Amino acid sequence: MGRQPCCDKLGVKKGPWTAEEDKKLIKFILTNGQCCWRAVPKLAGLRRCGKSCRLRWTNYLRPDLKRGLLTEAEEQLVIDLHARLGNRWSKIAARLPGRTDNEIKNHWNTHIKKKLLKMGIDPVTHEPLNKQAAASSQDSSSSPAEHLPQPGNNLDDQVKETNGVLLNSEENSSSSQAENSSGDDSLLLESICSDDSLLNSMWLDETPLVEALWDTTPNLENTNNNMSLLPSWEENCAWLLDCQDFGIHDFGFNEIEANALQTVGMKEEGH
DNA sequence: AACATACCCAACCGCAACGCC
DNA sequence: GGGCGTTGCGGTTGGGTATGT
Repeated sequence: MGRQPCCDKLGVKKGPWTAEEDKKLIKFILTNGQCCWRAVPKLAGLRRCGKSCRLRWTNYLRPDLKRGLLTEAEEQLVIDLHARLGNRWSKIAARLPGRTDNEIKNHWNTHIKKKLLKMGIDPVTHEPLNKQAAASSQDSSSSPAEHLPQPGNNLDDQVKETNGVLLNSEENSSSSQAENSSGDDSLLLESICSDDSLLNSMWLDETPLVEALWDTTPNLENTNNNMSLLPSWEENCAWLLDCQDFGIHDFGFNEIEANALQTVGMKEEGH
């Protein structure tokens, strides 16, 4: 019944990655590109399953990842996107350059969920809790999933309502901007939320919002960060694949490699 | 200082989707 | 069209760290 787990082989290591393993993986990906994850551990000399390698790379080692907590604007964007997309973390992450689905999922479960509950908003339906209680007393058969906005199902109304709740919330009106939240981020969020075509494209899976983000605000972080000059990973994952044809150093990726390896180094020092 | 509890997040698991033959 | 292998995704867990008593 079902497929065999990929990690059931003897000798396959599990648990936290060591700096040495990180280095091996980074070096392998940067020289060979992302190909057939199943073969990566063998070729890279790692005693890990391919799945674990992929996860480690996409969630932690990728050179284009942002670090640190989500900014206020990013958080607001996540809330807004969640109201429309539900728990589709990968889709949400695709709209936030440098953020992973895992990171967003974790942040949602540990921070945003509580924040919304504190604000009296149901984190699942994005409806005010008291309103929902009243509604559920009228119709006890409706499930939370049914409250989620669906494409073509009065989306406009739900979007307006959701925005109303979120943008006029106590949290937003009374609290000042977080220290690390830039005005650019706020403008970005505003433009995204007010741009119907962008929102529609999310449902239709057309042009990723990431592209728009990178186009309109090419640098959400400080301008000294070289990585901000890179295209988004989802958009241009081929840049690494191309490396194997031309050699990564031809593209000046020494900096990237150094950056990635520096990440490992920082981790080594920190732990 | 020692212990308990809460919190955070990296990593794992299992299923679904996809692509190839 | 069905079988099989690979990758992607979302839910969950467990260990480390921070905070409270």
